Amino acid sequence: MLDLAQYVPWLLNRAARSVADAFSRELAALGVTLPMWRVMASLRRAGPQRLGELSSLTAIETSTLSRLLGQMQQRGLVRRARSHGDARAIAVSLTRRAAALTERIVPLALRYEQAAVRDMSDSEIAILKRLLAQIHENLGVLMHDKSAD
Amino acid sequence: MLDLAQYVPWLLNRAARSVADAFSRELAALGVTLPMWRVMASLRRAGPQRLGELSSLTAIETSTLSRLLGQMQQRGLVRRARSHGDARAIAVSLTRRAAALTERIVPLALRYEQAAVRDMSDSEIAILKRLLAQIHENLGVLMHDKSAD
DNA sequence: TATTGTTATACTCTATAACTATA
DNA sequence: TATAGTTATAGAGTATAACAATA
Repeated sequence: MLDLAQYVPWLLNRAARSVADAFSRELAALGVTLPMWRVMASLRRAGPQRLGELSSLTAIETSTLSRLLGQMQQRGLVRRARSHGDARAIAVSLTRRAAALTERIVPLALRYEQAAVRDMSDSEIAILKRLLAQIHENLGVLMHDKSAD
Repeated sequence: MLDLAQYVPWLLNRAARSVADAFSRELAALGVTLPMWRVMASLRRAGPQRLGELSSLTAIETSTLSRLLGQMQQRGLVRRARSHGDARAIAVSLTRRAAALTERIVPLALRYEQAAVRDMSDSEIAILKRLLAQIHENLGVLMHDKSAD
């Protein structure tokens, strides 16, 4: 009873770290960190975003994200411009250089995903994706509903 | 192509953080951190361990683990004793109080696991466990074989 | 007043390597 | 010389809260 090797939270944590560690090393050679890559992938997919929206998309805290964007701006990866409609908000967008770099990273990222799910059937992969999303939803609800106990 | 919402590494990371964050809050009320809980669960399961072995079991770096054990020792959760056979090694064991505390946490941990996999069938849960272990193996090999590229 | 984003502080985990004490 | 564990240092992420500018 309660063998870590059969305990879902532990298996989840270990698998996530294996993937993140492996891909981080690859990204380091390109001068990009994993959180930076998440920002780049999100902006590539969704287009220019406000900091708050980007925080939701990447699940990075706004204070962490603000400083991260500062670093990325220094490296010429993102632009921060005042929003037209709301002068409090900023519009974060990829520079041309970062967009090109992102296109170079995408195939690497897909290769890492393939390495992670190697030897799994398409239907298993589909199940995996669905269950991982469900876990996030199950616990996300639990976290925001403090009366759950 | 490359939507984070369908990208396995991202789904994995997000699910793992949801579970870890939710359970951390619960543990904080008992004065225990998540890494401490991992140490306690490992020692509960495997009995007294040397630091190196405990590092493998928990996937916590030895330097991090050494300081973590120092904190746990201060709180009276673990003992560190010289090994009989090898005077370089230490045997880490749970104190009686920590063993009792661990028994109190186990049902909480199982409840969190159940919350995470809520609405999943037994067969789905079995698939999930197998695939998560497989991902760890797939990437673990990749990480230790630097010629993989 | 509430909201958007920034900054400050303090804490934890990590990587790396120097260090000690044994073997 | 190699190994087990400890300690030091620097870097990155997080939480929390205070803060400025705008709504």
